[in-house]
Amino acid sequence: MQIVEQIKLEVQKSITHIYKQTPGIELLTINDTKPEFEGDYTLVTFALSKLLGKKPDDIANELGLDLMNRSRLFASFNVIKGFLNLVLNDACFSSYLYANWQNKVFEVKAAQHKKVMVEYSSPNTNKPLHFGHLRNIFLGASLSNILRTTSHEVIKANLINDRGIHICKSMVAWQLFGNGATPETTGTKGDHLVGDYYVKFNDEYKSQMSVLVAEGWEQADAEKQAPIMLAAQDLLRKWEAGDEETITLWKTMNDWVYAGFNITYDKLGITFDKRYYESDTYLLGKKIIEEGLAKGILFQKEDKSVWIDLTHEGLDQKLLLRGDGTSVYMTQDIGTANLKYTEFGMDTSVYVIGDEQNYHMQVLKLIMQKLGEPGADGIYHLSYGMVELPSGKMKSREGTVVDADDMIAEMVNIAQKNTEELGKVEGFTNDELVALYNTLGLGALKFYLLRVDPKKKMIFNPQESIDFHGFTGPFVQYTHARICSILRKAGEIAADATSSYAMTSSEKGMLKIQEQYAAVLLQAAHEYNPSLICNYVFQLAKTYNAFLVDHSILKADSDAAKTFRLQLSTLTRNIISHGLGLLGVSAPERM
RNA sequence: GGUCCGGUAGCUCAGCUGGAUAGAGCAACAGCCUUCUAAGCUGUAGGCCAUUGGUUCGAAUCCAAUCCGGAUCACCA
Repeated sequence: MQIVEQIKLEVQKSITHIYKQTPGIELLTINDTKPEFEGDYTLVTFALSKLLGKKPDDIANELGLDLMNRSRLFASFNVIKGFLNLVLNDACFSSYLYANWQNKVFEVKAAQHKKVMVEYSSPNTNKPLHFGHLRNIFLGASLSNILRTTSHEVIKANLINDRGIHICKSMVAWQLFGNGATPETTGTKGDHLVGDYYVKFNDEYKSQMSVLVAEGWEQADAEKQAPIMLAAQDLLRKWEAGDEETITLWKTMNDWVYAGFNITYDKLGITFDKRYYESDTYLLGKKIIEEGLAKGILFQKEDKSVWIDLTHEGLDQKLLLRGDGTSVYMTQDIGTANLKYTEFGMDTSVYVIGDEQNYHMQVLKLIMQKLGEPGADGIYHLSYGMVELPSGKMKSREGTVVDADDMIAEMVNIAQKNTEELGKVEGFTNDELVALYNTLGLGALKFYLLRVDPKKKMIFNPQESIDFHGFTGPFVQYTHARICSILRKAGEIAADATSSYAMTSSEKGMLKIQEQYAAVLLQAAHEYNPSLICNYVFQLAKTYNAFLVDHSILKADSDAAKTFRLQLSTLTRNIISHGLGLLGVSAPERM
């Protein structure tokens, strides 16, 4: 059990003992003691004052005395203005160290086991992944890790939007301008090749529109009547009709894109357990909607279009099927949600999707509930803010979108440059160097994107992201490498209990933080928030570095001190390695 | 206009289920490598927690209003 939980139980017992009343555990506030006071944890007694009918100071003093008598957890206490500062026995921490220093797994049991599907990445197949996708991907992957380590069952899912007008645009442009180009003949990564034709489509579309406008057309008509746009729409109709030639081209180009995506996912170390394709689920969505219509949950307008009325929920009417029977975005999502639940029956279905779709996701959940879909209540939108540049939003039209592959390459390059400048990698083989640059570059990138609370939009500052100092992945990785270096030199570590050793205050401080790791994991899992892991692991590394400055390990004053510190260092290394692992960041042994 | 989200140091962010004198990192300035990796450590400086009012023993945190910024309200995805 967590130390804080133990303290709460002891306090509860003491209150029962002294005052013959038993307050709920949730009434007890235990904080870290502020550094300017003596103590490890502090009980705030103000909230108890009303319940017990006594002054906070008196409660604190009486509880302090009783706790000292009854519990072996505490060494001493002091009271300042209703705050009961508790000094824990060193034994609490040394026994924690002894029991855990060789741990590498750090699994904790969440209060309730859940089966959770996490859908993330979810790209369109008309262009390569960009920087905004990276935040999504890292969030989903990291959240999945965190849920698994807190003993939940996780299915990692990728929903690929492989059909629709967007891919038809790339297809049209390729037909018109491609001259049969393939990834092989051009030496271009498949997703980039298809993306190039998407750009080409838009260029041609624009120039056709300006020609039409110059001929005297209205802008709105020009937008609708530009020949290349008509061609794209024609292609979409052919696709829906199952035209063989169109389907073949569609499959070919999508396969190029998947090959390209897979290269990027591999570089990032990203995997999925299950892939869904919207081309497989939109028909199912239609079927569910027709059933909903038959049951009278949905209604039809004169033009045969199908709607749901959400005005009682404070929202609008929402279109689910066009008058011509073709599906919209929501149609597909309903089908996919149904299929997911049919296949896996999960308790919770997490959608990692940007906050511009908050409304859409709210509506999706409501519709599923109204339709009586069994998985509806488990739908959870993990909404994250957009990634912006210091100059503002990334806009594809203005060419300010940062490509994911470029970004990865850039970070790895910077890692190489920094490493070479520091000149610390003598004896590394070429392969080891390449691996190290990848570890550091990707570590910096992932950490940078995960360290901010997901729901907040964040600013990606290229200057700052290349800085490997301070609150960054490489800082934490560096601490890990330093510890590994010490442990290599130390050789085998005695497995003795070191309870006789009198730890220093910074050693105790280290153990206090380490003991909180399990609580951080549970909180991160509960809040679906990997940034808590970033903050924690950074704080741990920082505290260790400070500890290292004035504590000699290999040349410690006594064998007991040396063993204690080696065990402490091992535990630190293991937590860092584990915590970074949850972020998808690997921890190098040398750097 | 309706709904939702945000506003904390020059910059990027923690803290938000109410608790002690609001914390980090970067940037700035001043120091620390004959000693386990200086990608490190220490110190200085930097704040009307957007504004106003309310709730109470106590508010950056909760409530209300206002101001500013963003998202969204498509037969787009």
